[in-house]
Amino acid sequence: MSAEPLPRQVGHPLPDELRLTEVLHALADPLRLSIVATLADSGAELSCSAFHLPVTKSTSTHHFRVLREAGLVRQRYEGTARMNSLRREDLDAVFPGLLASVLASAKQ
Amino acid sequence: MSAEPLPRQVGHPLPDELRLTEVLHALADPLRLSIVATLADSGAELSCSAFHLPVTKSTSTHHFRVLREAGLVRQRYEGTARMNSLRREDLDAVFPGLLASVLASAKQ
DNA sequence: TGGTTGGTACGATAATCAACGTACAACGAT
DNA sequence: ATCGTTGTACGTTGATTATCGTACCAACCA
Repeated sequence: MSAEPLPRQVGHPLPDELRLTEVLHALADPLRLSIVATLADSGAELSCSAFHLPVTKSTSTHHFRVLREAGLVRQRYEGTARMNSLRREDLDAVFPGLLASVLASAKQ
Repeated sequence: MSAEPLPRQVGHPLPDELRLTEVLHALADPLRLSIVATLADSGAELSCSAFHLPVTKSTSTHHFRVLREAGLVRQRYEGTARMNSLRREDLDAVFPGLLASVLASAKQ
């Protein structure tokens, strides 16, 4: 018997916990790279379902978790939806210029 | 900047064949990232054995092949040694700023 | 000629990973 | 209360990967 309902929340790495190889690995997947590029283009929070990814829901959950655990995206709940946003400031602070060059390279 | 064609006999991708996700995947391994960083620091050709990697020869061969097939390093034979050099110009032309930001991020 | 050096080829193994389906949970609306 | 929406948890499968050992090859040297 649980006393109180635990708030739904997930672990985000702090800026000083970001690992370059983990970030690169997260970006080294076409689907995840497209997610990051879409977030960067929109500049806003987007729900997982807003991406219309060509995979099932469970696979989508997997990819968003990889991105979150690498520190690339921030996630928070809004109703039933999970809103995703790019951690651009944190990434720019720790890995200056990295995100910009990756996004520029992905654009062509 | 000679227009000399790359030696194709060992399977080097041409500049327009470079794939961003493949490059990121090649860099998303600590050992391979250290190889690239060492090559960038030295600015010269280095034999495989010059890196003193904490893996066996066959594993070393594997990692250098991944780097070559992703287009990150150029390899040529010199006697029994295989000399490796960074394809910095090619990478900068196709993915401007990418290598620089990765190397800068890897340095700290 | 034979040994040493530097690297490759091949095969094996254990780990990781992307993808799926099913079941379920949280929330909002009916 | 039930239903639809949205996403998670769990277990599985097939592919890829990092690692190794052994055997081998090609070039140089004594």
